[in-house]
Amino acid sequence: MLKISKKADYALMALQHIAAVQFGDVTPGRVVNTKEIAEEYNIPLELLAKVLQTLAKHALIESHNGPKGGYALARRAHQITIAQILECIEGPLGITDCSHEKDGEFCMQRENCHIRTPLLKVQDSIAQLLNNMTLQDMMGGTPLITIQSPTAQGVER
Amino acid sequence: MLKISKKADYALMALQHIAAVQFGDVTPGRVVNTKEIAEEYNIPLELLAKVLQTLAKHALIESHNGPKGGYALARRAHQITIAQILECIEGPLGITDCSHEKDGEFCMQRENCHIRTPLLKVQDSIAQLLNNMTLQDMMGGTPLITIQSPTAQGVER
DNA sequence: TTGATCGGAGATCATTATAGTCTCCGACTG
DNA sequence: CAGTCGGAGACTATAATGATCTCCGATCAA
Repeated sequence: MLKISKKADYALMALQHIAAVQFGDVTPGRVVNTKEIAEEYNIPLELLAKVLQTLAKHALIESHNGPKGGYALARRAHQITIAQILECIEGPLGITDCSHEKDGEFCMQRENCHIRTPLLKVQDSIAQLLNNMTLQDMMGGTPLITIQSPTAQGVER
Repeated sequence: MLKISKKADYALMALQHIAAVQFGDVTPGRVVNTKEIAEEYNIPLELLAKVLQTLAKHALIESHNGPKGGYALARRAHQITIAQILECIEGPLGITDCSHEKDGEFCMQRENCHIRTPLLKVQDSIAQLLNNMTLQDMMGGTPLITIQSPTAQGVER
């Protein structure tokens, strides 16, 4: 339960990868193309492409067309929150259907619903959690050692 | 995103209702049947029945067969956590597919995945949140005044 | 003791969300 | 100006969810 989608998962992996390349020691500043990420993490290429396009549309990353093109972070890793990433892909956080009811919209239970308020508090807590965690905080894990590079050894996988 | 299912929603409403009746001032100790809850909150009767059966199977509520039968809380409201309720209906909490991978199971991304650890931390935080909140904490809202009673006025709705 | 009222359980169906695919287009660089 | 990249739309398949239907057994009260 409370699962995030594969697409959101892919977005997190991709951003982590882009950040690792961009601010890493091997090829700092290099843009990363879709194919590289897809192969590195076994993500369906065209699905990942969609995800990255969405992230670009929301200005989390910048796209560069043409040969040697790809993506780069639009901001630094500590300025991109997990909440922002997830909301790009899955829309606004809402643990219930009624979380974002507009005026005049009411779920069938609204009339006598006594759990809406406490559930919104739960939602706020989760939102706070995700807003306080940034891409930077996800960079601590196993270092990215096998960055794809034509001249480096061990390229094939 | 991170939405809980309608069934889980219904479970929360039902348990809140049962608790309100059982420990309320009007008819303390009375068991509550499925139909009463379904009508009060406009929940499809048979779907709610499934939900309550599941809750009973997990020993959150006790069932009483026959006429004047229904459900009662198996424990007191402060001993039932939101996490327990949600897990009854939706299974164990897991924000990613790999959250509960058994030995030998690996998602396609696992090999190079750098986001698993931080995501598990997020998951733990959410779990902690839901484990520290009980049914009792959901009882503060608008008081339940229109308890269905054959002899009371204003029964029809 | 018998019938109406309750929960228990299984199969089934409809709808929606998700995951993944295919195709064509336009931009850029060398 | 050709090959490599992202942009965008339609499209399909599959799984999850929400909801319904049917039959059964337990219980209690008339």
